[in-house]
Amino acid sequence: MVRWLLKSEPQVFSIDDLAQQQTVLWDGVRNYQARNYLQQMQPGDQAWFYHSSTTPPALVGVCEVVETCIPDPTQFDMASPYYDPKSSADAPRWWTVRVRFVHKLPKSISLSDLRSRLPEDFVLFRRSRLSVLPIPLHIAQMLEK
DNA sequence: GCCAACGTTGGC
DNA sequence: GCCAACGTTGGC
Repeated sequence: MVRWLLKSEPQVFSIDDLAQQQTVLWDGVRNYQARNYLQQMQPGDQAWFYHSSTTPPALVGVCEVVETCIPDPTQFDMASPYYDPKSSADAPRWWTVRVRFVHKLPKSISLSDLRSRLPEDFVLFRRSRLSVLPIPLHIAQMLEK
């Protein structure tokens, strides 16, 4: 089964917010490659939750994809910063998923820890701006040890 | 706050 | 289709 990594700035939405809300729509993604990964997700897939733009940036928890192929409602909402005038209800441009909190890591794994434990070609290091990314199984297994 | 990386936009 | 300008991300 594929594993994913979802980034969020904790000052905007943190793992504790997810723990409190339990289930959230992962809306607001406006990058085509990230969108394509969201479209590939399947119910039951696990995703690591990553805190970005904080000190230290770190993997902090695990969540689970519970619902897929959802048109991101914010693209139709003129009041939303994620409103996209080029999208329409007939042809939504942005799709997303719903995720459920699974658990916080007993000890978060900082980016520097990740750098020391994982191959330097791991996609998080190479494509640092991508907010949704796949984690190859062999990498996931290294993290689970 | 700085800046490198890099995605997007728009003129041509 | 190219590419310069510009905006955003995110680590430091």
